[in-house]
Amino acid sequence: MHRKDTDKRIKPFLWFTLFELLKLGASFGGIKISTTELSHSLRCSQQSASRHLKLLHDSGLISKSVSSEGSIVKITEKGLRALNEVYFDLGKLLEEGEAEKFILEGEVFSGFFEGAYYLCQGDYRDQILEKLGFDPYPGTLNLKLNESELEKRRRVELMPAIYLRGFKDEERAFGSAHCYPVVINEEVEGALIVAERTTYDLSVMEIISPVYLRGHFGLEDGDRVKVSISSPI
Amino acid sequence: MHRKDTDKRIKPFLWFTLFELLKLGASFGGIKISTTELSHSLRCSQQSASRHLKLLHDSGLISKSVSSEGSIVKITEKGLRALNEVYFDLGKLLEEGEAEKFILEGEVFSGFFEGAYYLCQGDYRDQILEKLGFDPYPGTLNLKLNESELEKRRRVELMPAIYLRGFKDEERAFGSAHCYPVVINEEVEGALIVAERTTYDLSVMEIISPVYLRGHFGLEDGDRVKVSISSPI
DNA sequence: ATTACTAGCTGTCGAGTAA
DNA sequence: TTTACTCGACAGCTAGTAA
Repeated sequence: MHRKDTDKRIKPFLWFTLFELLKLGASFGGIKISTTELSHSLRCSQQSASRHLKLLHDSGLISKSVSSEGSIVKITEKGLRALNEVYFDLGKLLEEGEAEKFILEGEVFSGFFEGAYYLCQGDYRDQILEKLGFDPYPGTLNLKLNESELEKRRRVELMPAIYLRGFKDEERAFGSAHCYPVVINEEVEGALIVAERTTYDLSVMEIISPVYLRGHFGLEDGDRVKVSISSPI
Repeated sequence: MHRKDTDKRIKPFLWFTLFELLKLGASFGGIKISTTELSHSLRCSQQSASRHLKLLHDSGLISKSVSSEGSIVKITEKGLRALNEVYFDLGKLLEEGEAEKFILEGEVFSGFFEGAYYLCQGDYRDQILEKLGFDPYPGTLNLKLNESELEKRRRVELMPAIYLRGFKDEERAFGSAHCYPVVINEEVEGALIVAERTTYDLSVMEIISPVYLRGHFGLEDGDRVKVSISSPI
C-alpha cells in the first residue's frame, strides 16, 4: 500500500460531522451546542459526538471552548476549506453532467466506410436487429468532431458498449465492432458504431439508424448534427 | 438511542466512495474499473473497494456488472440524488448571497509591500511563470476594499489556490504565498497574491500582472478597479 | 445540567486465498 | 488477470460513570 504522509485525507465520518456542524450554523460566529444535542443531529451517542468534536479540534478543523453548560464550536478556515473543496468538486461534476450530459456535436462529411453495404446486409444486420432493436438503413452518417469534443469522445470509449462480432462471407472478412445507442438531433434513434481496428481516428464518428439520416434531416456536408449518447446499461 | 428505521442515512464512508466514483466518471454512462484501480483512488485495499461496491450496490446507489476483467459501474438515480443532496445543502450554506459572483471592487492606493522587487526577481518569478503563465511586472497594484466587500473577500480564501513556496537569498527569507488568477477591469489577466502571514488585513489586495497596471489603465490613488476572481481549477 | 474517560462490543479493514 | 470470501486485528461505537 503506497501511502503518502502528505495526503492525509479527512476521514469520511469526521467530514460528515463537520458538515452537520455547518448545517447547525457553526460557520460564522460559532454556535453553542451540547454534545447531547449534536448527537441527536448526528444520530449517534453523546459520547461519539464528544469524541468527534475532539478529533475535529485536534485536526484544526474546528475551534471550541467547553464549559459545564455546553460547547461553543466554530468551524475554522481550514474546516471551511475542507467543506468547500467537496462543494467545488461536486459542482464541477454534477452541474456539467446535468447540462451537457453526453451530447457530442459533429460536422457531416462524405463517408468512406466501405463496409456500409455489408454492415446492413450480412450477419451484422441480424445482430443489430437483435441487440439494438432496429433494422439499419444500409449506410452510415459520418461526423467529424472538432478538437474540443475529443475529450468527451474519449470518455465514450469508457462506457459499456454493445458488441457486434465479426463475420466473413465468401469474398472477405469483416472485423468486429462495438456500438452505443444514441439519439440524433434529439429526435431519431440510432447507434454510434466503432469498428474494432487496432488504431482508429477518434475524431470520426459513424452513425447508423433505421432511417436515411441525410434525407430525413436534409443534411449536406458541413452541417452540424447533435448526437446524445446513452449507456446500454 | 432513538433510531428510526425510516431515516437510514448513507454511511459516510460509502458516500465518499460514491463521490470518488463520480470523480472517476461513473455518472453518465458508467465506467469500466477494476476494484484494484478503485482502491488506489480511495487509498484503501482492493478488498475494501470490492466491499464498498457491493454495499453501494445493495443500497441501490450504483448498478454494476462484474466480469473477470473488471466491473462496470454506474451511479444510479438514487445515488446521484444522494450526492446532489449534499451539494444542494452545501450550496445553501456556503454561498450566502453570491449574486455578483466573485467580482470585487477596490480603491487604488500606494503600496507598501516591500517584497515587490523580490517577488518578481527571485525564485518567485520562475514559480509565477510556471504556475500562472506570465512574467510578472516587478511591482504590485494595491487595492483597498471597503467593508461591504469583505465578506466576499473572505470567501475567496476558501477557493482552491495556487501555492508559491517561500525562498531566501543571502539577505533574508521570504515566506510562501498563495494566489488566484484574476481579470482586472474585465480586460487584463493577472493574479491576486496573498502572503502567508499569520495575520493579515483582508481589506487589502495585492495584484500582480504581466503589465504595469497603473500605466495601462492610467490609474491614480483613489481610482476604483474591478477584479474578477476565478478558480485555478 | 454538562464533558469525556474506561471498558467492552460491533463493524470495518486488509492479508490470504478460492474461484 | 479478475471478484470477493474468511478471519484476525483494530478503529469507532455505546453504556456506565466520574468530574
